[in-house]
Amino acid sequence: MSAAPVGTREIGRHAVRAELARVAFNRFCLTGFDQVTFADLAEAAGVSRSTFLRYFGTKEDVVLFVFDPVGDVIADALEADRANEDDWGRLRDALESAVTFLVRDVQELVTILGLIDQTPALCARLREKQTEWRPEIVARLRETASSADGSPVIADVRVAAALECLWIVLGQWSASGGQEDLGELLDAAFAAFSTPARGQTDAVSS
Amino acid sequence: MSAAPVGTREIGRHAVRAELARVAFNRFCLTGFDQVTFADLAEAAGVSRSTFLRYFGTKEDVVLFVFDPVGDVIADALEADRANEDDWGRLRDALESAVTFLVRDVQELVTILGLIDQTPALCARLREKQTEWRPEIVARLRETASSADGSPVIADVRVAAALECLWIVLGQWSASGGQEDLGELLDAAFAAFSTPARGQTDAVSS
DNA sequence: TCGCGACTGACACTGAGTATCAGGTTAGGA
DNA sequence: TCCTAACCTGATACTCAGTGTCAGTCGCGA
Repeated sequence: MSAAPVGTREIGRHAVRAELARVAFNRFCLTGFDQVTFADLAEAAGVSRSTFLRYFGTKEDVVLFVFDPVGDVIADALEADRANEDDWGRLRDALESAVTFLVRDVQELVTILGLIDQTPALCARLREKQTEWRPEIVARLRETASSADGSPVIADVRVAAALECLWIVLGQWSASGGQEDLGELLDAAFAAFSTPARGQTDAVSS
Repeated sequence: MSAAPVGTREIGRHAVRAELARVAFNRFCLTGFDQVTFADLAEAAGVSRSTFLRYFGTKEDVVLFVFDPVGDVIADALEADRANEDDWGRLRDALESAVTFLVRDVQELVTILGLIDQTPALCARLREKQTEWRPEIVARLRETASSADGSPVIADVRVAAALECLWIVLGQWSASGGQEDLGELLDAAFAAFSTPARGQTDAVSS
């Protein structure tokens, strides 16, 4: 999914990138994202500033490149779940795939999310990525036969809402230090769409 | 709401700011946001670069400062609509207040939204503002007595989802050149939350 | 008329991000 | 084994956003 490296050159590049990110990440956590410059990072990693810049287009990418595959993960999970006919159910399961992909090392992810949370520039860039994923995901959600249940925006809205759930849930989870169960948190969040909205009993208002 | 200017000094400052933004906006539309530098803007407006920078902290703010009051507009509308007990209904109406506030000059708003849409930096910054609004709005939504319908995240999720609707709807509206009716577009978007999600008949899946 | 506070332009500075270039290294075919 | 083309690196120079400082100016009330 993340363009599996093929060829020795690509493998090397991939490894260097990971190492640079590792070193940089420690610096960020130690000093704060904004206080660290590319010059610092390059020195800490033992390469020139030019080289560092060649591996990561922006400082944000040094932290956020791990999220790059998430869009495809969600889209693929949606693809593999055509059977399910309930939009919310499919989206919830796709998000579960996404968090499963992200949670390799609990402690590391918690730290990353913490860093992102307290760095506006990182939040912004991450949301930007999220927006880039949306069209692809919407297309997959629509692929199932019957999208005749109203206006075409509905898929857009549902995907956007689901992606918001992803960050809300990850925020909660990271605030708990990675203790809480992500599946349950997803269920709790998605309840916002299935629980009647107070006072709404049978007929839906609109 | 937008800190109504009081005192001659404040009035003057406000007026200058508006004028600078007007001049800059023309430049942006003409040449593209990224191609225009602060030096260009300052020259076009007949002030020094320093002065221009003093009125707008960042280039993004030159375009986006008009959206600053939206968060409060939504929060206030929610406040004034305590009677309604349906979360989605309240949010929909609050969003209607927001678009009403934004749509003073149709042509101008369409142009701004177009500029934002094709400038990643502007999208990112706008989403950042949106995130800043959320806590306040969530607090207002929760204020009504019975928030006992499940986990506390539900309000978060609903507000986030509603705000996504806002941009989706504005995007649609601006793509139609401001022709379509914003109220109807909002209804269509919110249908994503009330229409059964395909195959979901009576019992809600979770 | 004086003085205070705010506004302005000029200047210097840091740091992100882009572009170019020369020299070294490596992969992969002959 | 050798050769070449592609690639990687570090150095350097550049543009521009954004911050900070400073001295001169202007409006306004005392």
